[in-house]
Amino acid sequence: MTSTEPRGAQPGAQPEGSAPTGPAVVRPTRQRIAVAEAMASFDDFRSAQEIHDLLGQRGERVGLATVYRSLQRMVEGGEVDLLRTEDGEAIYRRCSDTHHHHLVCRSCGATVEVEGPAVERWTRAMAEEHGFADVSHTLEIFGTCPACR
Amino acid sequence: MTSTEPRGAQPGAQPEGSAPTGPAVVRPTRQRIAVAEAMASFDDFRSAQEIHDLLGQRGERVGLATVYRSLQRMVEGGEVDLLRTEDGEAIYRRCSDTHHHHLVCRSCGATVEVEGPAVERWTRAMAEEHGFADVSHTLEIFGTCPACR
DNA sequence: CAAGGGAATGAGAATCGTTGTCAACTCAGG
DNA sequence: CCTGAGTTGACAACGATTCTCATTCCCTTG
Ligand SMILES: [Zn+2]
Ligand SMILES: [Zn+2]
Ligand SMILES: [Zn+2]
Ligand SMILES: [Zn+2]
Repeated sequence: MTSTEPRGAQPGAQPEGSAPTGPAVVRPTRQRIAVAEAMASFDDFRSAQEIHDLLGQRGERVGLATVYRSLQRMVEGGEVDLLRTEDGEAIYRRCSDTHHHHLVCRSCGATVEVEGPAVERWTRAMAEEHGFADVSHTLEIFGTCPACR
Repeated sequence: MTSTEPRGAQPGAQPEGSAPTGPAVVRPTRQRIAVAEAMASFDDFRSAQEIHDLLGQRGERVGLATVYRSLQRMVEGGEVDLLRTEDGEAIYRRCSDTHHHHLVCRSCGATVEVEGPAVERWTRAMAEEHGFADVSHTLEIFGTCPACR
């Protein structure tokens, strides 16, 4: 994962009430499976609309709203990473479940997951120094990849 | 500043230095001054609309589009920091002109500017390791401030 | 295996932040 | 006073994301 929430409203809707008869809270519908498979077919960050188009090309008819909804769940579930382009558009990418950050090519979108204790330590230290608790952070690196030069 | 995104690249088209008749490239209009003063009156991050409202409360009538335009210039000029809330909305805050990042309170919005060579070095190293050029980065830390606990 | 109910879907309307348009306006020179 | 580049503001236009709600689907029960 790459981030946590800044300020402002937050979903935070957690499936409360432990059900008596464990009901499948998330149904594996055709659409959700299609979105998951689409997400598995590329390695860069893409917008919801691009993913919707990709589904169309693959012959899967899935409503745009459903794509958004599926993506939201996957992000909440930590199966997908979400970040924002310079102009605020949300872009998604499937990713490993360990904490990490991204090195993204500004021109072609190529992505590399990066991680390291240095930054983690630094952010923790900064927060501690100022008495902040429940700390989280976002960090993305942008640049031009070797192939795009 | 928090990030260094080119986005189309717009090298400051500055007029040649020794100008016989120094042309004021940016006019200090009533509106721009009002926006600048408004920005100086608070310490947290606020949205363009909130800033527009603040102007109204102060008795300054400035068009919303003008507020957006002024803010844009101030961001380009490095006088103001821009970052995005979780839902992609742009929020602004006046800030020092040295490169730095933010430690933001999730609950009250209190902000602390932080900086250090550690992260800068780390991001540079990561980018270099993967052959990326023209590197820039964004890094924000969120948490709960001492006053909000 | 039929039935029932809640979850999920999709088409389109609705939001809403942000940008574009363009006529009116401001102001430094000439 | 005349002129033109820079500005402004009201409002239209945009585009991403969300909402609405009738319909469809999945899963559990009987
Ligand atoms: Zn590239
Ligand atoms: Zn981290
Ligand atoms: Zn606080
Ligand atoms: Zn930095």
